[in-house]
Amino acid sequence: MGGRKKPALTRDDLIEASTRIDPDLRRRSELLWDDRAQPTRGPKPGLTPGDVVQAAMQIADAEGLSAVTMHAVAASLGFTTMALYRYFPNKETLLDAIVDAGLGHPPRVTEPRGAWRDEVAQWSRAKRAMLCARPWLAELPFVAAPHGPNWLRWLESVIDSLARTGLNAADMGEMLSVIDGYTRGASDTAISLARARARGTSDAQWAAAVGADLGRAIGDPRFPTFSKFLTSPSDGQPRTMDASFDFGLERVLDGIERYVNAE
Amino acid sequence: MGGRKKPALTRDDLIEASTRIDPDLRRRSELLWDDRAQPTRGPKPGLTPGDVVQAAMQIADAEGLSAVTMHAVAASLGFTTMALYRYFPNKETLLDAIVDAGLGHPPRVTEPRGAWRDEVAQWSRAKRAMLCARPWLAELPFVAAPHGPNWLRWLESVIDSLARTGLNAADMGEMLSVIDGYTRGASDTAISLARARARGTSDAQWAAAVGADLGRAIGDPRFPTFSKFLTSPSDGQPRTMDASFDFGLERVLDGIERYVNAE
DNA sequence: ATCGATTAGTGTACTACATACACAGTATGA
DNA sequence: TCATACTGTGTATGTAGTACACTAATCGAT
Repeated sequence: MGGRKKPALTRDDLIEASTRIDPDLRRRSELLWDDRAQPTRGPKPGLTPGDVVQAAMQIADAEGLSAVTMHAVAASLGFTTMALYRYFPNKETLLDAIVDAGLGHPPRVTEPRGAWRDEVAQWSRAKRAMLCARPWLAELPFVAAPHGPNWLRWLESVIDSLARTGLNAADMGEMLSVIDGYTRGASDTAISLARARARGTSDAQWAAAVGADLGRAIGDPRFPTFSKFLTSPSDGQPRTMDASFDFGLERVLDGIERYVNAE
Repeated sequence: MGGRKKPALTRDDLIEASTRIDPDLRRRSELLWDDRAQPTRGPKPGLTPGDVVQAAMQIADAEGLSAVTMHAVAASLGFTTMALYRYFPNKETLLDAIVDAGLGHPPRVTEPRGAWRDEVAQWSRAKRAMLCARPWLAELPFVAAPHGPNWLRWLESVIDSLARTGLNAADMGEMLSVIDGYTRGASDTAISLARARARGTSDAQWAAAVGADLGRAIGDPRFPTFSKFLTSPSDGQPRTMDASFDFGLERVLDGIERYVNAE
């Protein structure tokens, strides 16, 4: 694996690269980072972008993402629909902003610092909890959207823990994607349940709906193994959803740990 | 961990449960499984639900999910918009159907059967490839939608490989969620790139957009560790995206293997 | 063979939404 | 003080999804 060193990435490299991106995307990103020239003339704005974002988030939390219309957001603030367009050029940009706002801050790493493994596990659980608390976040294209400060805060937080493994940067990046991949992917079921709850569906109803489709497998010759899997008697108490996640997380961390120790 | 045995889940249990679910969801599921009473009277239908699904998928593949309007689908078949409502009660139901159709079949497990680890790795790569080939799939709420036959086919396929580990059903379920969670979560970056490609964005443009936001961290006092992480010189060739995924997959499989061997 | 019931596809209309545009009113720098 | 730049509003437009009523086609029963 040895080889010639690549020059370090500099801020200028990236800034330079960013000049070549689609101006529309650039604008979206700037709005997330508050790179706006503050106007001085004219009447005082009655709102701030932050007000709009908060209002939109409240609606998303209370009634789901589909209830977030420009009209609903504006009305909840006591303004007309078009007023919002003074703060965000379009709805997409507003959604970018509520994604980042919705991520919130990762929990502060507790002092004294613990083992990387414990810290990473805590991070993963916190991220999952955050996604379940705001299930509408997962309805928006995460990776595709421009990334704001809160998104980076979460990254900073894991990387800070992963740095304690002593891995080099490239390997740390890989481990990051393992942890984050598992965290996001394995949270989907819980997120779906959270979404159902937010819509007022009972847990039993949700389980029935998922179970009904799974049940189609039973006896169907196309799904012999899965059929057996579903109908095999279970030993003892079934794990709760949270316990399942934690159990899987330990397996993933085992895999990472093995690599860390081998390096 | 020992304990009293729970009675096995039966098909009747699930069917019974399914009678309690929201009739709307029930209908959506039925349409996926072709549980429709075939009418005998009246004129012959000029289309089948399958025709509609194929047409919708072609549009999604060619122009993205947002181009899939009832009008566009109908027009591509030479019918009026409203004709589609004879086959699907609403757009949501049609989307359910194209999700399942889009999943396609998992690759057939090659004979002679190999080690569970190799088979699972192949499955994971295949699933990721499938998601990248149809990046619009990831835009739809996966877990929430009713699950059709293809979704079960993919499950049948991994479970069949996981069964070779000798784990009990409960543990197999956990391992399934680990593998599937990582696969889905860690595919997101590649999916986002695939989506950009489908929209005609060049790889360089996509990288610049992602890089520009990351670059904001450099030098920002809120992100000291991540900053260092980004700017640390890289050893040798950076891994390709695919190689990164495979590398992470091995870590995850290491973790699973450790558990399998310990049981 | 005929007739009434049932169903397929069409045309029209309505609603919800995002958003372009022009205008009225307001604060500030020259 | 006044021109400028900006905020919020009202109106209008285009795009979707979909309800509804109508016409035409097909089949079962008489």
